[in-house]
Amino acid sequence: MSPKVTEAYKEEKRASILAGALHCFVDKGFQATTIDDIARHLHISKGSLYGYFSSKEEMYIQLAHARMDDMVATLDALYRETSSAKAMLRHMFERFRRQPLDELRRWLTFHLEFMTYASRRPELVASNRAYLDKALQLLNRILASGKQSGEFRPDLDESSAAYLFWAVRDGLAMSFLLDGDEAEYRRILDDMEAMVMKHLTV
Amino acid sequence: MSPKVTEAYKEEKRASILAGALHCFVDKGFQATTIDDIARHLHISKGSLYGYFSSKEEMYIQLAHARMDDMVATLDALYRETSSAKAMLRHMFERFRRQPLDELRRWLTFHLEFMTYASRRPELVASNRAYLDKALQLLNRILASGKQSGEFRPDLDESSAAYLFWAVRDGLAMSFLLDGDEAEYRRILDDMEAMVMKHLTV
Amino acid sequence: MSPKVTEAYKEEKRASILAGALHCFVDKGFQATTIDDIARHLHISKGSLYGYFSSKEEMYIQLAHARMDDMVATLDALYRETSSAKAMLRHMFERFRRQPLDELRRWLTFHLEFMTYASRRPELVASNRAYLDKALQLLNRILASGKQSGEFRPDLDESSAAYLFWAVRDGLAMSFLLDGDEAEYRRILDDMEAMVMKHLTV
Amino acid sequence: MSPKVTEAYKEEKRASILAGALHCFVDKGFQATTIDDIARHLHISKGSLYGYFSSKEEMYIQLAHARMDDMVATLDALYRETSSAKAMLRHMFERFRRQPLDELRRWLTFHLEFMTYASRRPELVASNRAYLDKALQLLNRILASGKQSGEFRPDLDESSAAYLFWAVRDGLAMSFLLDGDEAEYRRILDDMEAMVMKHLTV
DNA sequence: AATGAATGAGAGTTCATTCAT
DNA sequence: TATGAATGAACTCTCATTCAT
Repeated sequence: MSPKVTEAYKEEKRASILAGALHCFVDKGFQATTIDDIARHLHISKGSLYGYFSSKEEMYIQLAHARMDDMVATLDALYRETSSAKAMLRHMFERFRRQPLDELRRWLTFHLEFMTYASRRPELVASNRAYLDKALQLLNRILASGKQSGEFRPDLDESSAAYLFWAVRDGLAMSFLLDGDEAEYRRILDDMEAMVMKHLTV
Repeated sequence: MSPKVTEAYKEEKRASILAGALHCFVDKGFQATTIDDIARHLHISKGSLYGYFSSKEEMYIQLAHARMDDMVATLDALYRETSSAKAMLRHMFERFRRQPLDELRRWLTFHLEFMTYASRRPELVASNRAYLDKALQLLNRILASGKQSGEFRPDLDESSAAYLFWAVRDGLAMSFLLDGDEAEYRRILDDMEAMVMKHLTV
Repeated sequence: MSPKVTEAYKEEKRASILAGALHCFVDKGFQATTIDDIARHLHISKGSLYGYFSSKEEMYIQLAHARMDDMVATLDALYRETSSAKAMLRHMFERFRRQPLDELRRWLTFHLEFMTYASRRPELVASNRAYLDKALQLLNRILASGKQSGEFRPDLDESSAAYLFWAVRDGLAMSFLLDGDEAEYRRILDDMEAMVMKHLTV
Repeated sequence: MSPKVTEAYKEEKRASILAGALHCFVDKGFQATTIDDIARHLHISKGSLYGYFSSKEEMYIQLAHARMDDMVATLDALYRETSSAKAMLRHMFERFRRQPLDELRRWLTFHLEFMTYASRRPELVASNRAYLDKALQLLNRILASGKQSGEFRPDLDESSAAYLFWAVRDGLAMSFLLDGDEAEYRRILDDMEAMVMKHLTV
């Protein structure tokens, strides 16, 4: 009888709030972002925020889940679309290269802040671990297929290599945190790619 | 005629406060640690803390500086003591391997939180950058000497490789954040070492 | 659909907070009054106070501005309503005479504390100076018109006399600070008026 | 048997502490001056300060007493040295004129701050009142002698005039609080003197 | 569902005062 | 007597959360 806001509307709003919160978290960091910041950014009331999320932390966590889902999905899509294992890894490096350095830096800072934060809450550690495992499995499969197709060396330990690949990616993130000139980053990105590729093939 | 306590006493106290603060920061994180936490942990008054450090941030920064100094000093000492470049790099990996995993994890969490925190304060970015540069210079020299001695490949870009080595080290730190079984870490550590060495030699 | 309370309500609350703050400042002095004092006096929360004013100093300053505005406005109104310059000056003395001594004393104490406080902050010195200048201009015009109408002596330096009038008014305030019997004040008030009038006419 | 610090030494030290405290109070105001400020200024320890004065307020109060004693003494000395009543009043104005404006301003600010402060403590109100009465008595005598000698008008109410003179002096202090150009002050000082003199004579 | 005024616990920091040496 | 490290109550201000409208 009442207009009854549709589920679709609610879902849309949820998403828009999450997007706004992400914008703020990326901009100022989780702890430094206040509920007021988010509400102001979204031109929405604080109370409304609490109608969709039970706490600031809740937003953060859901955001992280979304982010992880996204990452796995992207990886998965890439996996389906790309024929060769090598090409796929190259794609992943390519994505780093394409992003404006400043934007990338902010994102990575957010990512790192979340990892630190998550590492202190057992339930987040567990869920992050689950996501990581999913991503590693995918990488595993990619590397295995590359091994089978002869792109990678036959004695490659793909599970270890997958893990290592991930670590390298995060290391890259860390070095991006401190500002330096753009050319420097491009160079190290190339080198890192070369190193990983060599590790996989030779 | 005076409680004008010795410099040694003060220095000791300074150090003990710093140690207590570190304990708390490592345990709960910088932002989550309150001045009261530190005071309570040390069984001293809040006011006393401020007699030695002008702010909570100051403690954090001095701790970070000490840590960085230490890192550079360790690197430097290693450089002097070790004859071969390869041996030295191996030593660095060895140090990771030797630390109890749990302790390492807490330290690294602190390190990451600091990096995130620092990345938002220009003055800290600058000083961190300075430390990084010092470390990179040392690595540079090591790699160059290894190149000259024929341990590493002649076409190695040592400056880029130094940077890359650092990134790899930080990536390792990141993957340590999420708990997993110890054996897994040992394995990836070995692989990472192998990868880097191959990159330097072949 | 909204507690988006009316502007009128907010304005009223603002005013009530200001009134409460004034009460406390007058009672205990600015520095001695704590935010808790004001909140307690108003039966509202500390946080609420900060929703209306950004700091304790802000309340103080707005209070002082309001007071100064009031003073200038009163002077201005008096100027418009009163035909003769002499009559107007008499009115001003009359206002002093009418106020209950005890209330006046508390107000003046607040005024003096503010002047002392303001004299150490350049930005307040400037705004106070601006108010003073406005008041002096009005007095100037009054005195000039009295000169032209023949009420005051033709060689009167009205700008200097305006300033002097103000100084005398403040001096009166100071002598009110120390308690003494009421009759004494009445007498000196009369004398001061006589002195000023003589200065203006003879 | 022990060296036993002489009374003279102690008195000297007391005086030097008071002087140092005054310097700080004049410089920054009573509330804004910390015990550390005073100790630092005097190159003395905080504990030592408490050996001579039981509290910060105690210093302030003793300073005020000294100041009042001084004022009365100066007035008294002036009274003895100067033959004519008129000449004596002129002397008092002269003292204002001689002081560097900036120094004067700081002193007066201190004076006003003290008056405000004192007006809230009954015991200080009483003692200030006593000093004021002493000063007024002296002025009274001066004015009476001027009346007798024919310098002042025969119908002068000297007790009221004495009070008024004091109020004028304080009003001058207040107008000095806000900065303005020096010439302006000189002018108003002259005018104020003229006004008072006229009041006494005509 | 939406609003934003109100809340109040708790944060970092200051400083007059004490007291062991 | 002199010292200054230590204290801790009190301060101003913040902000996640609630709830009457």
